[in-house]
Amino acid sequence: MQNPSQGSLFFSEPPAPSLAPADARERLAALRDAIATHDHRYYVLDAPIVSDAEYDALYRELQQLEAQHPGLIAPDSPTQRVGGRPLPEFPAVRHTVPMLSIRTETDTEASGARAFDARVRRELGLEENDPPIAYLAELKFDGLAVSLRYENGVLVQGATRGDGETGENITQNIRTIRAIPLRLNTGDAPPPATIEIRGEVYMRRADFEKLNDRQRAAGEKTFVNPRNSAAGSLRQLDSSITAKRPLSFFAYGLGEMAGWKLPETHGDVLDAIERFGFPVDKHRQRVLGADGLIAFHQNIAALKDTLPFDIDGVVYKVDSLVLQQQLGFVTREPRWAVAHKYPAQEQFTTVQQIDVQVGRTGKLTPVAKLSPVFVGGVTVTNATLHNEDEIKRKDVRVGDTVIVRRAGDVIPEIVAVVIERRPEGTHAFEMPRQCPVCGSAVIREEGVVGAYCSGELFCPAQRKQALLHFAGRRAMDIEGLGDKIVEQLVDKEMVQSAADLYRLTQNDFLGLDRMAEKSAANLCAALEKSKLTTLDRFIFALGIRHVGEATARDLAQHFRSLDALMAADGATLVAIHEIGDVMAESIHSFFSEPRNRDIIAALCAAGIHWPDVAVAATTSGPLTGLTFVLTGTLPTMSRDEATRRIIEADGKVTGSVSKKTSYVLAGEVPGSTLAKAQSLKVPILDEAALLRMIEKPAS
DNA sequence: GATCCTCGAGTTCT
DNA sequence: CTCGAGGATC
Repeated sequence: MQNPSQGSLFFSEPPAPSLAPADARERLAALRDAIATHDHRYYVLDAPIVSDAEYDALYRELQQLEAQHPGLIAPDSPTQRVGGRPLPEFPAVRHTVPMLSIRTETDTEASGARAFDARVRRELGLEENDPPIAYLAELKFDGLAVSLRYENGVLVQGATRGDGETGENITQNIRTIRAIPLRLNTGDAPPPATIEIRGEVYMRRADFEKLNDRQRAAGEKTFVNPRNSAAGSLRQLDSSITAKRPLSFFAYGLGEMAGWKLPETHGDVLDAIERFGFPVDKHRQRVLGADGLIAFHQNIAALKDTLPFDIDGVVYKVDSLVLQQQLGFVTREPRWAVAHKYPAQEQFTTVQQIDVQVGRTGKLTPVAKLSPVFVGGVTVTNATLHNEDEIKRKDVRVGDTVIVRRAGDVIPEIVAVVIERRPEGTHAFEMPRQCPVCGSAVIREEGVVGAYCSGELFCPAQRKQALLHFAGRRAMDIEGLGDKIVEQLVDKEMVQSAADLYRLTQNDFLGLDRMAEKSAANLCAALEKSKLTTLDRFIFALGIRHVGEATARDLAQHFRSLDALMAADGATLVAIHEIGDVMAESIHSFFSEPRNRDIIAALCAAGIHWPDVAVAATTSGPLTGLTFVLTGTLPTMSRDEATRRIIEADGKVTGSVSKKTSYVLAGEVPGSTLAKAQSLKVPILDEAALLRMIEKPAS
């Protein structure tokens, strides 16, 4: 395409002060080619070979030269990507070759693929012993279908799909998408007289997040998901707005065409489109028969969440164009292709009610009760709304239709309200003034997000949560004391505080629901067993505000006895590393409260005890000085077990990846942690690698 | 005073 | 897993 002897194809040279028209024409052509090449390398191949500064220099030179010679501005010049006045509306475009819709299967991966393969074979009159059909399997991108028309190699029109027969002319907006070439790269060969490239305009997830951050910062409306964001951006009447939106493109097929020799298979068509300079997704694969389709479907399902963009399924097409023609169409759906969707990660549902829950600290948490909806593989009925501010921000109301998401993570989330579908007569949510459980006043301090019930231990909800925390696995580890039992013990006023638990006998438990001989005996044994604990667990179990597991360990290490901790004043506490004003005050006032001192005394009297606190050995194990973050499910160890092994080897485990993280230990189905680790270039280990490090220290 | 790093607390479903 | 906030650090 380019001739090195002309020079400066990839790098800018200082422009001559003024060029003769003939020289200018040549230089302009060279600049246009160079910029097109760099755009292609950057936006399509993801492998730029010049710095942004060098690119900008080329671009500025082109702008200047065009300003000096306005007569030489070509429609395919990169400077023409942005421009033109806002349109009053989009003109209609008739698709000479209709843009098809593909029939969608939503069955399981096996039955959907087999049914499709069987239909194709039947239509083609194949017998059982005939060889398997070759298919091309592709991703189904979650974006907007468009058709791009090139005449003599130059982009002349871009159109939306519309109803398949007629779409909208969005040429100005299409031109702003840098991944779309303004001129086909056909090498030395003449370009086709006419060719329509079809594909999907979409937005990468990371670009979507960044765009929303920007919109938020500018006080403008944010988008619900990458798809809506791409759709909204493409339908701007003012293309200068579209130009600022980070849109991407994947080509997947052809429309009208003249003056070009069609290859024999769909796969070859895609290869040719790629050579023209379009992005074509790399995951496409030629597979054989139903088994090949199923394998493809499963592979993609596994890596779907790690893709940088959203897909809503996969598409299978008969690879041979001759066979495609034989198969033909039923109404407007081709018989030779089928889309196979994955279960939706987002669904619409309605808010039936907004409950308010009371947590251990008295914090009030609003929770949306939803009409059950199947999303991301489970049926969701609840979704937390976190706090009052969050509800205000999203303006979620009872009766609203909302979008629920259960993406890479597990916990359902209300993404947004569909305002258009809001029924009449709804009213904005208000935090109750009184605790819904105990009726005490609700307090929300200035500048704090949460609202709190002031009832403290008068509030049964807080008492229940405190007991559950006390009995928890990481605290006193009382097996069998779950929420159902605690609920009854508190409601029947058999238990006021943790100390009362140890006064109960097997007979007391027998009166409870779901409690017979065996369970009651087990629970008594569990209570007995829990009496031998450790100081740090005991401190954690008390449920002092701002004192979690880590702080409880620090305190146990530092004071080495409960009496010393209880006697500590504020100044002593603040002197400890990791303890500031807020925590010191919380700890001190907890132990100053006579009722708390009574409970602690009663617990000790009941026989709770712990071995002397060992002085933390300043040993250096194989993992000394290393910090780990865990994500996903490990093949043989539980996460707790892995954490224990790392700590035993003198390593540290934290919850989130930062610059200080030495390694990320990843198992099956890793979450967003893995992506973050990759972006920060933190090395990633699997379980086996970790065990090797513990066995023999890394050199 | 701003920024980074951790910890605490709350949450869903099988 | 995510958010908010406490604590440390520059």
